Amino acid sequence: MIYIAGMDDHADQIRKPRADAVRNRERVLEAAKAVFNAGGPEASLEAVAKRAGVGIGTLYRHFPTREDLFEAVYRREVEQLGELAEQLKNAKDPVDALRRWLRSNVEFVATKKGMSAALALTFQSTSDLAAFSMDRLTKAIGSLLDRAVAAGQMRGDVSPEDLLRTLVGMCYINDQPGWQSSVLRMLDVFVDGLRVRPASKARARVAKPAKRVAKRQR
Amino acid sequence: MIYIAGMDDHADQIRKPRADAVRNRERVLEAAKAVFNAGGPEASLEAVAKRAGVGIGTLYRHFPTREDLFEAVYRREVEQLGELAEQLKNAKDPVDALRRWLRSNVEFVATKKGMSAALALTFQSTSDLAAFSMDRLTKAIGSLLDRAVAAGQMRGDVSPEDLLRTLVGMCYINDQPGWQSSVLRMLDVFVDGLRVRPASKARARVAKPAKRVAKRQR
DNA sequence: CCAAAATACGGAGGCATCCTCCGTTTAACA
DNA sequence: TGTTAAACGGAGGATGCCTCCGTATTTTGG
Repeated sequence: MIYIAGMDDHADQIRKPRADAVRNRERVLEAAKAVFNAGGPEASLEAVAKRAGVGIGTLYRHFPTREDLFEAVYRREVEQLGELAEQLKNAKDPVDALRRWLRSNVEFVATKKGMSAALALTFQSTSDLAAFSMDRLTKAIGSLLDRAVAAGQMRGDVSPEDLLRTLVGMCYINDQPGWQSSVLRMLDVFVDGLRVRPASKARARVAKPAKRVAKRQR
Repeated sequence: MIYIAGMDDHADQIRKPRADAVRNRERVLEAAKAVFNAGGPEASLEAVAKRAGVGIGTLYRHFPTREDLFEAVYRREVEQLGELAEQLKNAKDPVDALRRWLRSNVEFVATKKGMSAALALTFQSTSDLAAFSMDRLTKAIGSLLDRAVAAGQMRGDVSPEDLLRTLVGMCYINDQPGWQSSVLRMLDVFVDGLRVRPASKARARVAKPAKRVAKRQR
């Protein structure tokens, strides 16, 4: 056996991952998202592989169990929501930025009709996924909230956790037909409620959302 | 063709259901409850049949789809909760009766670890099951609530729907370790809050639950 | 109590999906 | 460009789903 300079840090020196592996992994995730949304969590994994244009073996190498696949899809989406928050941080109006992010969340839930059941399955078995996503989303929401508070446009006595819980709770009842627009309205009201109003001019604007709430009753 | 007296109500005169059919149906439901609780909603139906001591064909005759089976199991449980309310109606203390029923509900959720994912699946596809169970449980809770209100022991400005929603919301977050005892505590506090206190002597008793809440914080 | 009819039973078998295994292919590195 | 580690694909055994039908059991009318 011959020693070569720098050989002892071979543990760090890992091979660059193969390009096709990276590409295929991504393809499978994309396909899985589509297939599960359409066919629910029981959809055939072979269908996912087919749609991704890879062999079934490839799918299983990347995601040994069905739940691994669910989890990866979901993590990716949560990550995207986190990135969206990063972008929105640079927006002009901090309150509007927060509002946009919250709305994106509702859309997120809405487009995941099929996935939601899958998530119910996964959350239950691996609860660190729940921890991860709560953490990530709390941070996302926190960064937006902080900015609005720092700008003096929003009250400071609401925690990111409270906000997230409110959001999740609102989205939880998503079986009625018009739930989505209802939640969006309630969110608007809620955000308006969080607002710090600059003296008199704002007084008149308070009535509007309140009226919308009344209208919504049944 | 000859007419015989009473022949025109032949539609009502249905054969008595066969004894073995009734028995087997019950056996399958019991087995399904156990198997799904243990193995989650993906558990093998053949395992259910085996445990019930019937052939797979028998299982499928009674419950053509997996969801039919879920639904039947769940309906049966809801029905049992309803019956429990009937019994509790005759209890001495109406407030205590309501409290007991609420507590049973928490237990119900707690023992349905595996089933809950199955229900998430089923609720999503057949939402009349949701309607049925909400209706049944609202009635159950309403009958207990009314009695307590009529006895002058509880405030009358809380609807059965509100109460049910509170209960469901409390039980929704059931992934943390100590959730069950936490919910039970919160229920106690809540019930105490609903109470109409008889004048002075009660004043002292109000502090107790409030302290328990503070203690609970994290 | 019996015979006929209705009903239910069980499980064999066809089919779909799961998941592993391994010979072949491809990309990284030197 | 050759070597080699890593990834690919899909055949195939195992398992579970669900239908179908010959057999067994129960009910009912006499």
